[in-house]
Amino acid sequence: MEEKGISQAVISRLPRYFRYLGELKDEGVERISSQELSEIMKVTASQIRQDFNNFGGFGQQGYGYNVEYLYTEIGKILGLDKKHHLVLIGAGNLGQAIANYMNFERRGFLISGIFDVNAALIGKKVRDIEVRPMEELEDFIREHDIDIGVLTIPKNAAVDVANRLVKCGIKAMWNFAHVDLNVPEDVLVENVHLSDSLMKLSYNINRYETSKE
Amino acid sequence: MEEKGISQAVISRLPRYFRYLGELKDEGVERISSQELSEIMKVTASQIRQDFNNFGGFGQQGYGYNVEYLYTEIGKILGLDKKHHLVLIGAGNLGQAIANYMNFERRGFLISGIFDVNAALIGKKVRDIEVRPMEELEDFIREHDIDIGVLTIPKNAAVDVANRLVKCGIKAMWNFAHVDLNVPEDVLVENVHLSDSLMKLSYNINRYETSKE
DNA sequence: TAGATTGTTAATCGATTAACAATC
DNA sequence: TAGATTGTTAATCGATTAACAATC
Repeated sequence: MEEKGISQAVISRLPRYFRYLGELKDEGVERISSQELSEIMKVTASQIRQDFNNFGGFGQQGYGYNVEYLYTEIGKILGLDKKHHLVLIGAGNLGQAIANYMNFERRGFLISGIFDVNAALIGKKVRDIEVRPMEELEDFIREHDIDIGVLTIPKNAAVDVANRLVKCGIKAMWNFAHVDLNVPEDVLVENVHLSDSLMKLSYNINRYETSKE
Repeated sequence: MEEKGISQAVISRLPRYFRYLGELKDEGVERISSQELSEIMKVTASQIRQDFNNFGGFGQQGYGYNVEYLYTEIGKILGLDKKHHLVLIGAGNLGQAIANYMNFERRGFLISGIFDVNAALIGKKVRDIEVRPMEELEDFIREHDIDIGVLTIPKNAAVDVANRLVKCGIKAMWNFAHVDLNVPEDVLVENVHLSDSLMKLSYNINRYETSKE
């Protein structure tokens, strides 16, 4: 599996391929051509072939792609064959929504610990995981071999917690706070800025309405 | 404000500009040059000027940009000067997280109604808004001039609800379900696929680790 | 073998960056 | 006016699409 310098544009499309291939697999589809897949997914067949070829040849001329094989390989590329251990920081609604979302677990994303500043929440259980006080964060991370810190807390808190996470050596964060976290370049941050998403929708609503006039 | 054929790449950057300009404004900064802003935001000054010029000239040669004015104008472009009325479908953790997130309200996104299939939730209040049964959805939307449907429900339900929303004339959806909704082309869908985001992070963790070896 | 479809190169398109003349 | 910085054109870079030879 030779991979280097794959653009983020390609990476962003992989989970969507993975999703569609999973569905096709469940429907019992054995093989698919880039042409057929392109019709289902509404992208060009050319793009599909280019994307897959970034990672080596998964198909066979004259046949197409084997759905199950392709599904598995894309899963591997995405690292879904490995387990990831997460800590969730912020046990509010959003944090609980994520903790309760079973499918992440199925993909190897296991929540090891949940933390919150709110004393009222400490000791409470979310999906069988006890909420811990923030003071225990560093020790817990070191002891449990944590990969990913999930930040479901307000932005000021997120900046502080991100610094703490960096100090105890965390290598990846999934950030739901509406700030850009300032971290060393070897620390990965994947942002989910919900308000940005909503604003984009708002822009497009406006655009559509004014263009009709 | 002459706008046409603005690429989604540009639109995607607007909320981030808006966020930074809001912070600068709060800090009392009056003017800023594309050069200064580029250093803070870690993008090129050239891109900033190009982006703003898609919407006409907001700056002044030799001076730069007036922070407050630019902030207001970008807000208008994003449609944040107008009110939007939303219905939330799915009163689970994720739905509640969104309902409780005050800042959306500040930006003109007002939740008018909350719906759920779960009989146990009906009548319960989330942020002073009563949860209603799904049967009332269509009437409610027609009576309350709803802009946006927010789907915080599992994927099978989302497909059905999206069809119902289309039928009663909704023009925009904010979709948190892990499906691509199939809607007429004049209906806007903004997707938040959390699992896609997490998979991207997973890919990059893997990449980083294997590249070290 | 003939037909189908990939893998891959080449052409096109769009987005980003650089450069600089216009102008405050 | 001189200096600064935009608005805008031109150059570069990267991503997408088209085309086709390789090959199953």
